[in-house]
Amino acid sequence: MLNREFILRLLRYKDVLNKLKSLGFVKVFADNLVDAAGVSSSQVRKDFSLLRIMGNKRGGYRIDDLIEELNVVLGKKELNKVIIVGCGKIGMALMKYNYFEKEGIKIVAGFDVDPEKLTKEGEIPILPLENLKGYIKDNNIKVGIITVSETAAAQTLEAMINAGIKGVLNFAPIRLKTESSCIINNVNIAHEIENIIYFVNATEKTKKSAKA
Amino acid sequence: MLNREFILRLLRYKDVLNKLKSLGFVKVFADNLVDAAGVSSSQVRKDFSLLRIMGNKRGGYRIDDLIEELNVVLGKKELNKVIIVGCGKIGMALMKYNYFEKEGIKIVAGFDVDPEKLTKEGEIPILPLENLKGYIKDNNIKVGIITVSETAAAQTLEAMINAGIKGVLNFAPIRLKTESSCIINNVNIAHEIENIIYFVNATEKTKKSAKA
DNA sequence: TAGATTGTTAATCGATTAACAATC
DNA sequence: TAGATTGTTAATCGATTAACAATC
Repeated sequence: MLNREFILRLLRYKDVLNKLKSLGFVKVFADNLVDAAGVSSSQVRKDFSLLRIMGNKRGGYRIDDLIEELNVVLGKKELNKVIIVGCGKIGMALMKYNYFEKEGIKIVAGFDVDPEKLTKEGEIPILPLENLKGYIKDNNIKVGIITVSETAAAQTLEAMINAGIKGVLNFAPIRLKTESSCIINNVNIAHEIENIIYFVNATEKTKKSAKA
Repeated sequence: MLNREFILRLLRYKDVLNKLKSLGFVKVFADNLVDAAGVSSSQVRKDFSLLRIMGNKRGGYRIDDLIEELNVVLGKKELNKVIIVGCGKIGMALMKYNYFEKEGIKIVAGFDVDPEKLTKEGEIPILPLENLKGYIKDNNIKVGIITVSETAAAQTLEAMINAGIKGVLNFAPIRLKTESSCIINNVNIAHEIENIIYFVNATEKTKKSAKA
């Protein structure tokens, strides 16, 4: 099993390759991916080598082959159905996020405890939490997104795992974890901003001390 | 200058410590942070040691001291004012995201090219992009969030850097980079989900092959 | 052929972990 | 004192990079 950073690089390669393909390119050199994917050419070749993807010396790699191989590794055969639990502002924004389609992701349903929010009209139904387990079983859902409040996050995770979810992207501002085999990816938006603030301050300081 | 993962750990420590403090705790042991922050106790002690934060053998660390030191390192003296460029669904959701306040972050304005979206009413004004440079100068803004479309992202970044922005959190699904000293943090939501999908598939496969 | 690019090995780099002496 | 916890060093681990032979 490969690591997170490696997989994120593969996803970037895939996006760039699809763009190049749509522009009519047939072949690509490691160097062409360097800028667009933000990696070194050593790393591109190493990554492909690890996946047993072979290019031609002097001829580069065939884009179609690369895309196919990457899709196999990334497990992107069929459309990936995903649910969202917590239909607040961020949850609703993600339900309508139109970049998912291009990546083979489809948000198929939302879930919420608030009866006011429920609806079966519209493209994506919003259902009560009680329906979660049934829906997941009926539709063979593996992955869900948590966009509930900090206080509800832990119990929401528990309910999702209980209902059979195997992978979770958590946007609630609290680090979730589990003893079960469920994969959890915590994204803390505030921390991402604070992280930037730190580096902005740090570079300012080094500049000032360089001047002095 | 410290690295990204280190800073993210410090941010997690800070959140946990503030919670403990609000519960009335005065002291904390490295072990208390292990579960909540998702790190090893070795790492907690190592991290504090690197920051020259000293505890008492057998007595642990004083929570107040830790919080203060962390705030110094993280550069969190005053409220951090942040702008958002791109007032679509995700941008608007972030403008109203109420967890920022607790972290000392305030979204002070939105910017958009669409005249329909502009408003000076409401808590947070939405202004035309032409006002960006002036606003940033007048209000001493350093950090901005990009929530425009993929196609507009690169030119939006350019405009922001031009206007004096020093740090950017980018949610547009394209990797932004710059020759300038501006810090850029790319968050690709689709990739985060695809990353989970990979690991869910991978663990399923290893389980099946274990059975066979 | 000459030159460009791959594929792979070894070197480097850095972060995490383990271990344990110091000491409260 | 005995026991628990820190602080730090050294060992480990793993990922990235550099270098270069192979070869198209």
